[in-house]
Amino acid sequence: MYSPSDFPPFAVTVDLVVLTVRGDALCALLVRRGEAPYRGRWALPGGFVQVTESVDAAAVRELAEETGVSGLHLEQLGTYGEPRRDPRMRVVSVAYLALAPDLPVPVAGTDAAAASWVPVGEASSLAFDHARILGDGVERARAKLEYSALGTAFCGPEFTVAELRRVYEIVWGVSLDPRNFHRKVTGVDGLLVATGGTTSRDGGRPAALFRRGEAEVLYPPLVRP
Amino acid sequence: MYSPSDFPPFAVTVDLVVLTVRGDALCALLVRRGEAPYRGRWALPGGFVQVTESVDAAAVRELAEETGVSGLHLEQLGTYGEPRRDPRMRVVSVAYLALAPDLPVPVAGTDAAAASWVPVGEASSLAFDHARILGDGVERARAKLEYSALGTAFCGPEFTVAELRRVYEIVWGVSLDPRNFHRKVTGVDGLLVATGGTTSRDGGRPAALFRRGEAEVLYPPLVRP
DNA sequence: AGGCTTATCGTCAGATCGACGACAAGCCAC
DNA sequence: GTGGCTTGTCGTCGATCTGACGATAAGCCT
Repeated sequence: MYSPSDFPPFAVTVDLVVLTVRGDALCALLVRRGEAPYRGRWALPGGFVQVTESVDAAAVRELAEETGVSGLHLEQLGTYGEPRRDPRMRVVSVAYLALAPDLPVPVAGTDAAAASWVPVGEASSLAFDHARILGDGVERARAKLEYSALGTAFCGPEFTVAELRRVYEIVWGVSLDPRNFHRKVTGVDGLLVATGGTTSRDGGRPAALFRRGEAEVLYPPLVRP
Repeated sequence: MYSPSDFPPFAVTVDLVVLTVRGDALCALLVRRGEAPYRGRWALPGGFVQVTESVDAAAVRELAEETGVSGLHLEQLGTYGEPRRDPRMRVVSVAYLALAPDLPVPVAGTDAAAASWVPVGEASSLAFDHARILGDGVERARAKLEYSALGTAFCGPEFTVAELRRVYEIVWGVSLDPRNFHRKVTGVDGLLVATGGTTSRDGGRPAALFRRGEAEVLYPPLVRP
């Protein structure tokens, strides 16, 4: 057992589903492939896991290499291991989900020809099985907004209740009553911390500014209509 | 890129967290290791992924080989890829969760010295990082009972409301009001289908028998107290 | 028959939810 | 500056849901 001839050779990669809210759309960070196969196609950023690093660490490293950002919340989405998902060899890929505030346009990474934010509705015909992975990531993000405080990860360090509501509306694709949303979100204890400041960057009456609180779990949850 | 010398050699395995309710305890299916390292220790069942099969298929195959059962709901739990989790070589393991009804004592599998159901509270000092994987599996199972119909997977094909309640009580480690539980569980539409039969196997007034319904998601959910 | 068990239905007060009215507080056009 | 427009925040109301718990049903055992 466990001698090199006993197990088949696998390559292990990480793929990153990095989502943000830009304009009116939920967008994913995609890179355009510079090499065959699927040359010229959009793909999720990612890369090989090194021998010396954990799989989680590889995800953090690839995220930094391809987007230049760090400190985002990263969580495992799932592992994709169909035998033919990469036509060249057997690759098992661990997918991660990250939610980011609206970042400047990403720089093209080391391996990628170009990187950019693409609305998830327009992200079709991705390389490999990345369309499925992206779909799973979007669905996971939608579900997580219900019972976790991760919606605030889409916002900047200080944000208003309306900005948070816009995140929910865009990710879920619904419209929410501003008054009920305000009541519920300010009622969850530990979710929001008032900074004392206000802003009127969206016009109308100035809105109070908040920071994320300590809460990770929303109780009671915000349920999708 | 992608030539054999470009990527480090990984072995990919699957590990199975198979849970059941036996007697008064939530139990996990464990095997006693017959080989070094961790010889004699309890470990999760599992094994290598073959080149020709998907990772999911490997989980199904290993489950059948080690427990003799099939048809269980299997879901990915997570992937564990710390560099030193196996002292001999780099192994990335994809963990799966399965919930089973109270099965006959499992036969020892092909690779295992012995297999048996062990209460999760007594499952300490497992091989590798299996204690952590088991813990994650138990926590996932507890959470899934809240909003999915998977609690019925712990029961036989026909069961009473009280048997389902006992599952919830044992998995969550709490006691639930029989009357409120009955109201809620029979109120979720599509969860239970009355077979028309009754049983008095637990003494007292005969209880109505049910089968699982079509519902996968519980709405409204059953929240932990 | 009476007592024990468990199953199932009902009641009631408090919490929660969605729909929506009302008012606050800025900006802008005139 | 005043009236209108925008957006933010607080309140109200009826419907619904929840948890605590009483009451009854329907079997078994002695």
